[in-house]
Amino acid sequence: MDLTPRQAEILAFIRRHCVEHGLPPTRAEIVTAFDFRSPTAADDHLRALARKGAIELRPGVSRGIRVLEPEDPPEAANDGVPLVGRVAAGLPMLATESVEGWYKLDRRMFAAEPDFLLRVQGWSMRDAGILPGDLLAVQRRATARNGEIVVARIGDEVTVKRFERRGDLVRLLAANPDFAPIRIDLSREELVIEGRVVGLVRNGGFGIS
Amino acid sequence: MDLTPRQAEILAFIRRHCVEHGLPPTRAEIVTAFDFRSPTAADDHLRALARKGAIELRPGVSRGIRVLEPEDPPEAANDGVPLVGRVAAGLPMLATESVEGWYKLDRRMFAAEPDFLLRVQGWSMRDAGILPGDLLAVQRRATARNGEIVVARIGDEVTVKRFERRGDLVRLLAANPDFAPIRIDLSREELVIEGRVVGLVRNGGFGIS
DNA sequence: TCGAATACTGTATGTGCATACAGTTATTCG
DNA sequence: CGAATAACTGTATGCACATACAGTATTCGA
Repeated sequence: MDLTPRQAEILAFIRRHCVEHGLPPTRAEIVTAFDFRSPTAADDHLRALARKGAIELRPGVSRGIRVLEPEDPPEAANDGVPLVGRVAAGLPMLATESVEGWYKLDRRMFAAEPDFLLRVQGWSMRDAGILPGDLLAVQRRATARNGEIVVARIGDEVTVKRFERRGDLVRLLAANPDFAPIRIDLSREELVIEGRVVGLVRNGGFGIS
Repeated sequence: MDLTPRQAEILAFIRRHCVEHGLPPTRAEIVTAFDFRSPTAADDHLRALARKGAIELRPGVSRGIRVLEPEDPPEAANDGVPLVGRVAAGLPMLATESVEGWYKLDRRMFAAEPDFLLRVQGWSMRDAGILPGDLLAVQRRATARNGEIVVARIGDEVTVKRFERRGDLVRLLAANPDFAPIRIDLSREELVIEGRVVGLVRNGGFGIS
């Protein structure tokens, strides 16, 4: 549900108050800021905002207001790369819907500078040491060379495979005998290369709870 | 003026509280967190912190605590973590002889904060997706829990294995059927745990020249 | 035309919280 | 040694705040 203009004003005030004073406002402070005559006016707005999921209210706690979506964009500037989780069908790779977070990477750590991180799903690259849950550092590229591991899109599906091309015939090879190669005839079918894998980061699977 | 260890603890708690709950703590909440018996204990610390310029107190305002230096050091002091290559026989893990470089890591990317990176040699952990040339993010720890993947030293050799202990018998398990488990009887032999693996970074093996 | 929101006014009530006052026990320092 | 500081215990007091109850006016979709 969308916020009314007035509710958006209140929410903006709460955000501003948090930044300027380091803590959320009280009902009374909202009353003063908007020149209300009753604390209930402020309280009504808070309840409306909470009902619509914009804030969280903690009963009995002074200043117990928490803004749930801190900012519109996570920080437009380029101080990190986005982590892309499940890619929603039909959407571009970096659609905000799919971005789970932003991470700063030391680019020297990878073979080339990555543009985003992609979470691996499935076991198809198991024998290349790429396991489900791993994060792949991906560099955006529309083309690929033989032998590179690429992020490709076939129809609505995003897949990670080793790239092999002979003339017009492309083969996307899994690194797992349980998965058959995918063959694409470029003269008849379309293949979109989203990028090439330049690094891998793993943060689970080491037996740590 | 410098903070006492106790004051630093209080300050750390205030910071953590702000991040986790979105607002500063009350005196009572500090009392609960530190198991004090009197609100004055919390208040004394707040006044000391304010006097030393670490925080700002706003009289008469509930939760009127503002941390003046939001970050510890914004990014300074932390040059990153060292990359340890081949560990020279007999030398401590982090001897300068073995350090090949320093890398800055986004610590949120791993299960726990790593202290150094170690380059993997050999195929013994192949089936855990840990391949030769990979960099393991290692947290220094003298002890380990069952199931954790650890960096251990046996005599002069450093090895990475999965840790299993039953009483005095420790088994270091490879993730590759070609490698037999290493058995150590703690009552007769010594086993030094150098740390536990909390993450993995790979920068090669993707077919990029 | 009637209910359901939105957007308020006005008054109360009780507790969440900051804060003052009075001590105690170590530790440090000139 | 005596004074200052750190690190507390224990008890009070009263404003700061969240919150309930009772209305009013306006808009808007069914």
